[in-house]
Amino acid sequence: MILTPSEQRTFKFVQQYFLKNGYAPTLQEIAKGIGIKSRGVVHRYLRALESSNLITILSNRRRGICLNPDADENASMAPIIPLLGRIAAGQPIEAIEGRDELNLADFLMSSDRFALQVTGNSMIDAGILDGDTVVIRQQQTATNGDLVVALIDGIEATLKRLKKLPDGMILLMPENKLMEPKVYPAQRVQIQGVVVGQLRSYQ
Amino acid sequence: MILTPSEQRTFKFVQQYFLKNGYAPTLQEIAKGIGIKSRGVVHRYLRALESSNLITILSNRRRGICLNPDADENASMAPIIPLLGRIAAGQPIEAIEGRDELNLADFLMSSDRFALQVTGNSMIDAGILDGDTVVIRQQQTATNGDLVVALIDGIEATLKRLKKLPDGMILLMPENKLMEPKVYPAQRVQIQGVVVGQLRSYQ
DNA sequence: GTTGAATGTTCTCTATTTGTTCTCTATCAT
DNA sequence: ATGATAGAGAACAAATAGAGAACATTCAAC
Repeated sequence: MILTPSEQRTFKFVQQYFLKNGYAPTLQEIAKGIGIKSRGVVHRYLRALESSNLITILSNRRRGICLNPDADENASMAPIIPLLGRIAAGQPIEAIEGRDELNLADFLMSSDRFALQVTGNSMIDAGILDGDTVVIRQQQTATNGDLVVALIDGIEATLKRLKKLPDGMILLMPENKLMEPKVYPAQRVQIQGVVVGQLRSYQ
Repeated sequence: MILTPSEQRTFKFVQQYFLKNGYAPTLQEIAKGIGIKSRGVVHRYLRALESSNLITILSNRRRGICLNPDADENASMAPIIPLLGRIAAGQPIEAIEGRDELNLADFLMSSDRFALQVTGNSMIDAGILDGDTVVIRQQQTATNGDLVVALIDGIEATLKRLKKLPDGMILLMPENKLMEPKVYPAQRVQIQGVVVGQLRSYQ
């Protein structure tokens, strides 16, 4: 079952409202939130969401909408997750103007990208931990300050921050206070790509 | 069956629209997208695509176009990037047995997930930096040690590590040596979800 | 309890969009 | 010429979004 645009808007609003307030919205609030006036219409959308197993409606209960945990996978095949807002310690969650979804295709997928799993702690101060996955855009050159995948002597691979020294040497800096940067002549270092994204799974 | 150039353009547009929005385009949107004006013509192209088994048309349904799963062109639509291996300082890149691609759908996408952008440095020791995006699975309960989004007094939202104390109190710990954990009575704290993923873009 | 306003539920109705099927032209390569 | 491909656009039927009325239920204040 595929959702119509209005149904998706409705679902997104309910999710967001729930996150912000800790309870479900009324039909009138939903109507206002998605820009229509009729509670009856909202109710119709909610029933469509219920039959798609996204929510459960408690009959006649005020604010009686429950979000279903882990509904069908088929809800949407687009690599999109709703971006509900910005969270900062001690503040209410704040909506982000003009951006309400995160499209993974935009920032991760493209034919010149690939992923690498990182082991070790050499980039820990840059927030890249052991086990994280980094997304690399393939390219032979990089600018100062980029995080790069570099191949040294054609064998050793490493993930470091790049610094080109004025004398033509190349400095590869780990982001870990406990480790030392190393300097190489340019011809020993081959840039394989630069880090454009990073992801981590907590499961 | 071979596709004419216009049919290919149509198919590509539908694929991309689907990827971006999670639902199919209308004939008018397709027409505009491929640079023509007639819905009738679009319909003709769609029927050609259907008889090539690339799509399925649900009669008279608005946005009733389904992409057929097994058409191999569709493979490129899945949110997959090649996973080349494991990188460790000072080692050649090592392939990971049995895994050569990273499917974002697996760990990020499901109807009960949403994203939040993090501001502030309270989770910096957990490798979550200012500006990162975290993916949350919506749920009301969490286990000790989970990273959770918690709503305090129904207003304040915060991202912290959860610890349930034996006396029924709840401890919310920031991952930052410079900040202090706080303790709340259970009824003031409402769990909104747990962090299941994290991503960062370096662009 | 009783009451009344707010809320959920079920309808009917309407205007608009959309899908569908036509016919008609135009271009182009063989 | 003759198909094959492109496109415009008219005409009709169906689906949909939305409004709103009417009734039922809940909930909080009294």
